Amino acid sequence: MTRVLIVDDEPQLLRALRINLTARGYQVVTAADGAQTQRAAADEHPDLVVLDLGLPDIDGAELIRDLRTWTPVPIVVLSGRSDAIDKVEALDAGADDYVTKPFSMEELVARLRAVTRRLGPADEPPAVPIGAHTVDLAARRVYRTDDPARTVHLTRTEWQLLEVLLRSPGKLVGQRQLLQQVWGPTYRDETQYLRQYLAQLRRKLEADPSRPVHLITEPGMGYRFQP
Amino acid sequence: MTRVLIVDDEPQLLRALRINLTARGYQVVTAADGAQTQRAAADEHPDLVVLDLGLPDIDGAELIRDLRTWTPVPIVVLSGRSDAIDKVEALDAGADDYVTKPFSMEELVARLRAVTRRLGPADEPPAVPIGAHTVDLAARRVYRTDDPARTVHLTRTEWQLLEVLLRSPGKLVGQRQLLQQVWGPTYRDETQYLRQYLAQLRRKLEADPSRPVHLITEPGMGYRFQP
DNA sequence: GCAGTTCCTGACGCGTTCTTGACGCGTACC
DNA sequence: GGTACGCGTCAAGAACGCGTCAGGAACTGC
Repeated sequence: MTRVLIVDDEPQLLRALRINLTARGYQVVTAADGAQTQRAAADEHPDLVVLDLGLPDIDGAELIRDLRTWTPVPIVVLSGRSDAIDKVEALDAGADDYVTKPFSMEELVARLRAVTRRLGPADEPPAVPIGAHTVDLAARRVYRTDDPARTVHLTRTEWQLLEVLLRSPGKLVGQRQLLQQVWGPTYRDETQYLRQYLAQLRRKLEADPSRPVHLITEPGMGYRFQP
Repeated sequence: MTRVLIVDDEPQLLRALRINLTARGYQVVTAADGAQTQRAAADEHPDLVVLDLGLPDIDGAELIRDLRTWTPVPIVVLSGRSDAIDKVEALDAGADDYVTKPFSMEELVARLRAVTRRLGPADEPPAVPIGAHTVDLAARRVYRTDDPARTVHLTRTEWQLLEVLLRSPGKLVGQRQLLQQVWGPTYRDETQYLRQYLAQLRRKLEADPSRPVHLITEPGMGYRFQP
């Protein structure tokens, strides 16, 4: 099921979108301003963002650029303004489509289908082995590979952190990106959180936590999950 | 350069689009009906198709569906009809965007940039070979070309320096530019940093560090990455 | 309201990385 | 042939970032 994040500061339009998209089989989460959007985009990892411009706390194009620094999620903009300059700014900031109000709901969902179609099989690895354990992202479960009955418990923060790393196997994930996606946009410089929780993940997953082979530190840059 | 196939049966609009897109750096090929479109899409391998609905020989949605059976090339539809039903049909047939006439040229090219951006990263050179090693900029990883399991570790400063050089393959990069981009505006004259770190990069990447063939010094000017 | 867990925050030691200085060599220019 | 400049190399101290521990705050379920 496609999970869509709807961002709008008008409650009635938010309500109308929620009802219509839910009826069409989308799973809906909502946000009403820029801060909530950042938060929700990080916490809920939506497959799609529907963004109404004209939020109270931040410029729309600014918000799009900010999101684009750390997530490639498709963004469809809703706006009452039909000037070419507004469209160009939003699209060049990183939006994938721009729909002007008033719009037909049929057209909107057709455009949502069009932008999500490109992502195609966005399937994620169902179970990743790390050392003696296996991480099942979908089931939110970690168990010993040799004895699936024995599980390891991870806290919410540990899960979020691990998930971001596992989504880019072998690739370096920057400190700011990790902090942004796990703790939110206001924690981008709190690198001690990363040290803290990476150490915990290593204690729970690595065979020798003091000599990690899967959760690698790249000093000054970030961390890397090595399959 | 992006190669775009423009499909339109009105010569004047075709001409206007050709002029405008050529001026913006696109390479333009054209077609005037469905049959020409099929052939041109096959022969010219466009990166992008701009398709005007209302062709003489075939229904637009039909043509899109036909193209989609064998090519994933992005398709942006132009149309005089603004009914939701038309948009839905074209988008669901496989179009990536739908622009109604009259439209601003600025908006059109912004939308072209948006749809090509999605495909862009696919054909970017993610891995650059240097001697016996391969540099993967996206993953921030250097490994031996013959044995990807064996990696070479680069520090943050080394990465920043190497990245600047690799972004301009074959071109000379001035000392000041390097210092500026890696260490910041206040270090423009600290050329000993360059000597220091270039030597380290050569030790880690070049087969014979004392006789570099990829990281070349241009005395008095700067350095050059030779692929 | 209570107990247990989870999260936040500060401090400290250690290893790596960065910075800085000095020296020899080759080349270009005088 | 001499000299000055720029480059490569080596070596050292300084600075930074990381892992770790520990205590208190906030949250959760009962």
